[in-house]
Amino acid sequence: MNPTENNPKKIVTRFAPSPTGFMHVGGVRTALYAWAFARKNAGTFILRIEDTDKEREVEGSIEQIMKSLQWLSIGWDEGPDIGGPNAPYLQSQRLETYKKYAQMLADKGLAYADPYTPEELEAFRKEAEENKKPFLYRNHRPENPPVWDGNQPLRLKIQDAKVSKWHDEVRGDLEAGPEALDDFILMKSDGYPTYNFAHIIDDLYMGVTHIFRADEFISSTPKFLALYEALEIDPPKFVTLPPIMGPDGKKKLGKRDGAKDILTYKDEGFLPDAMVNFLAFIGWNPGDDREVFTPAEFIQAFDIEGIQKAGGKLNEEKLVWFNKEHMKKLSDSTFRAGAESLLPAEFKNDPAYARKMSGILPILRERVSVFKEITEMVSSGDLHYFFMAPEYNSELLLCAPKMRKGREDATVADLKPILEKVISLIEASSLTDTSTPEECRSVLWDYADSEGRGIVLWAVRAALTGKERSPDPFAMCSILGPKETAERLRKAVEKIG
RNA sequence: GGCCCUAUCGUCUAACGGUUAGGACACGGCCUUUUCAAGGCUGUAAUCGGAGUUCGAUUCUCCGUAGGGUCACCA
Repeated sequence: MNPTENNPKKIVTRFAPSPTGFMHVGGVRTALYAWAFARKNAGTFILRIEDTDKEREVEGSIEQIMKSLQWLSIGWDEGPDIGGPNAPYLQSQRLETYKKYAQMLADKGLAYADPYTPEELEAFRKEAEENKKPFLYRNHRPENPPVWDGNQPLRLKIQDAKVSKWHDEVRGDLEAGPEALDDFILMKSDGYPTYNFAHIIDDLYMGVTHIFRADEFISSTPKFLALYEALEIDPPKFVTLPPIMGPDGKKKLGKRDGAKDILTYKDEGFLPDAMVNFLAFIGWNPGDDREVFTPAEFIQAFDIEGIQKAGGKLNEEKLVWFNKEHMKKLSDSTFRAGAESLLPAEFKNDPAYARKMSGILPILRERVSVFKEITEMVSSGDLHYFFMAPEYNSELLLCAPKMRKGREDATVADLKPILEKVISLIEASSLTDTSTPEECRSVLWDYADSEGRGIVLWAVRAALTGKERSPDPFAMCSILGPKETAERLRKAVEKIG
């Protein structure tokens, strides 16, 4: 565990969430960029769990975080489940290391024990607030702090409260006034390190070269810098990502403001590749007009230069569009498997189920942007007509007047001979169960043309589907086959009476 | 309140001093057409405001304004 053993040239990034619940879009995006950057540069991507706050820890979070990442195929090279050269990857198991460094800083006089009670601290804070001044602990720094025994908080002693300057790979040169610097806590009185301390020690040990982080960390960077200085180490590169705002654009996306668990998108049937593509584009773009990327293409195109500074809103409509684009890339068998898993069992009772599905699938591919929509179609009855004779009112058989062209006075009763003629055409034809929509079309076309396409074709379609909106009659005829088609038309004739 | 970040169509963005300010989503129209869907074509729509610098500012500087972040023994 000697930090100097790490090869300084190899790119190492990490994603270091705290196990406080599910992951939302913001966290996953951070992970995605860090991962993509490591992959692009043949580097290492580490998953590290920052579980130093026992209070806020939520049972099962770690599993959920890993599951979320796995769904999107964001794979880590080192992590709590698979170990690695710098194990363990759970901060709660690295306490000795933090203690060692804490003691070293205390011994050097660079850190000191905080003797105040929480109440005393609160009083200082209140006082500062009343005077409309920022609260700075260093203004209350004890003159003769007790020897640190691990039971008090240990604070870093800011040697020189100066203007901090640093470089950010995305934001450029940044600086902050001395107010940003204060004696912050390294070790808590419960023996756990703070995030501010632990992540720096770990990044050092794990050889992290680039810290991908959300922009709320900009304001604490001066503190990190002071610690790097006290530790006499060079800071890694900071890659600060723009914030993601909620759909209302009012606030940074966060769990308390109703951000969704990333896995709910999975449940809704979004494709992982689409999600990755969508996430990639919140705050990054390749600099040209390309938008649809596979994960591999994204890694290839990704670079820090393309990362935005300004925040962006979460736009789920665009996610749906991305999903549609990625659905198009799905193989027929993958699409079929996804679609079939959402169909009710009763559809499979149809002896012609398998044959029908091959006709239905292209129709579904044309209409569905997200798999979830198939479930919606099922519940609104937009799929039942493929397998079961529809229920409908005979009025539906007559198309709207504007489609009647010259037969505006037509009534439902006038449809009876028309449908009978269609039935006879079908029965006299050579159509079979495997006839294509085009073949069905050729059987009906001339007659429909002579009688008025609107009036004939609407009636046939309505008789076959029982819906105002549905696939065209030729596709339906092809899927149902001539026998079932004729049966449904006969039912329509009976309905007219 | 202090400190900090950000600012191009409704939304995501391109432009790295000189463009009729481009693309995508969404929205509208047209075409195709038996409905819907899909597809093709197409339209509306933006440089936050004010000073500078410059022959010339979306682009550089400053000042406003607005939005966001942060000021924990949370990360």
